[in-house]
Amino acid sequence: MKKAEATRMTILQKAFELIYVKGYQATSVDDIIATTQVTKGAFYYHFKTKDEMGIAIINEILKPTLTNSFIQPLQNEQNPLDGIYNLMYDLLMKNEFLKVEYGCPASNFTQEMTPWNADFNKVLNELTQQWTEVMTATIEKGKKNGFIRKDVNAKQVTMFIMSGYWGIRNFGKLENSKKVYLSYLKQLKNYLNSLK
Amino acid sequence: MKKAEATRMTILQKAFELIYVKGYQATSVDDIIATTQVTKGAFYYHFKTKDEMGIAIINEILKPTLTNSFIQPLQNEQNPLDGIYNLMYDLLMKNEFLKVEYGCPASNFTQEMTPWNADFNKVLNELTQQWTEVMTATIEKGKKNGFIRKDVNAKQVTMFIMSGYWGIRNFGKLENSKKVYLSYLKQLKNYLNSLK
DNA sequence: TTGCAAAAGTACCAAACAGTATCTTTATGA
DNA sequence: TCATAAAGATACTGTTTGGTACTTTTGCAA
Repeated sequence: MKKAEATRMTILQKAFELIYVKGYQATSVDDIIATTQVTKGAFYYHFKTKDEMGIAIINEILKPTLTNSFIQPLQNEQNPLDGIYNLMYDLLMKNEFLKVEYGCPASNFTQEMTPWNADFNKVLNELTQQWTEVMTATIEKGKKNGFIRKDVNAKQVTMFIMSGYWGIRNFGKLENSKKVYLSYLKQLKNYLNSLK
Repeated sequence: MKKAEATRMTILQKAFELIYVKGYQATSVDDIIATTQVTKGAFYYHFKTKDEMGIAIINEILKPTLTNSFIQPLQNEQNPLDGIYNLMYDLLMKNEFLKVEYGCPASNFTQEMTPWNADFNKVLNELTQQWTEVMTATIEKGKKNGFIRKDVNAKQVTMFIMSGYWGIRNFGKLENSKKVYLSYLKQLKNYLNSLK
């Protein structure tokens, strides 16, 4: 039961990489088995359909990864405004798992799958929910600790920041340059300061 | 020479609608000719390839439409901050051409095509450039007229606002509700006020 | 009216697609 | 060690894909 689990993870890992680069629909099962060196029999032993694998990627690759890169950094810092800024800075400028030319995996999945696939919509919603809740909680904590004005609406601010993040990731794809990230970060800092 | 131009436009119009809903790659040429009632011979008489049609959609449908909905409203208003806010409000809440569940066509195209298709990248860049330049110019004018602080970086602000717009369009797809738009608009107003 | 190119219609192709049927190998628990 | 189920390999299927070859109809200038 050890090797089987390994091949399953290989499929998810490699398939994720292909999908991150080319998109879900443009990545065929044949592509995946070609780059993983896993045969079709093995693939369809582990996953009933391509979509089941897609859902598994979100649940087993994206969710844990996001938990590490998004949620933990936020919970560590005491000043939530610094925490949010540093998180964004690290995500955009330092993270080597995410490439500027390929955007944000969660955002890509959302844009591609959401309007016509209810299963994907559901898990992507859970994924986003997770992130939203933690950032909202961070802001609320900041209000109590005096770092943020009391009249600030935490949910609204969270949506605003996350939107900017998804959007600038898309602009990064278009320009294929991290320059646009710097513009976003500068203005994010201004915006965050206005919440003090 | 009149009827031919009409069928060409029918193809572009209907194909755009399909692509806006399903995405470019998920929309097949057979889909397009089925819904347009145009035969394959006619389709490939007007367009050498599917991609040539895709580029034509951006140039002949998206560009003129965006010129009307984005650029003109900005140039009319005298206070640029009001102009930008009203523009965003109209785009998100009133525009009946854009549907919350399908996001922003330009953003969708960018996310889907940009990393691996240089031709699409080029025209999408031009499209975005057009919008960026006008908004930047609006802000610069606002600085001269005293509506906006002199130390504000117009390009940065433009990128920040556009990112938020693209991002919130994506969140709208995910939640399938205009509620998230209201959060964005509220915080956009706060942000814009911080530029005074 | 007729000649001829523009425009549209029809039938087909090879490649790629997701998925299946069937067989063989590998691992593991009794 | 050996029976059995888990895991993987191979070859195939029916369908859809973008595109082509060829034919037919339409519109317009002379």
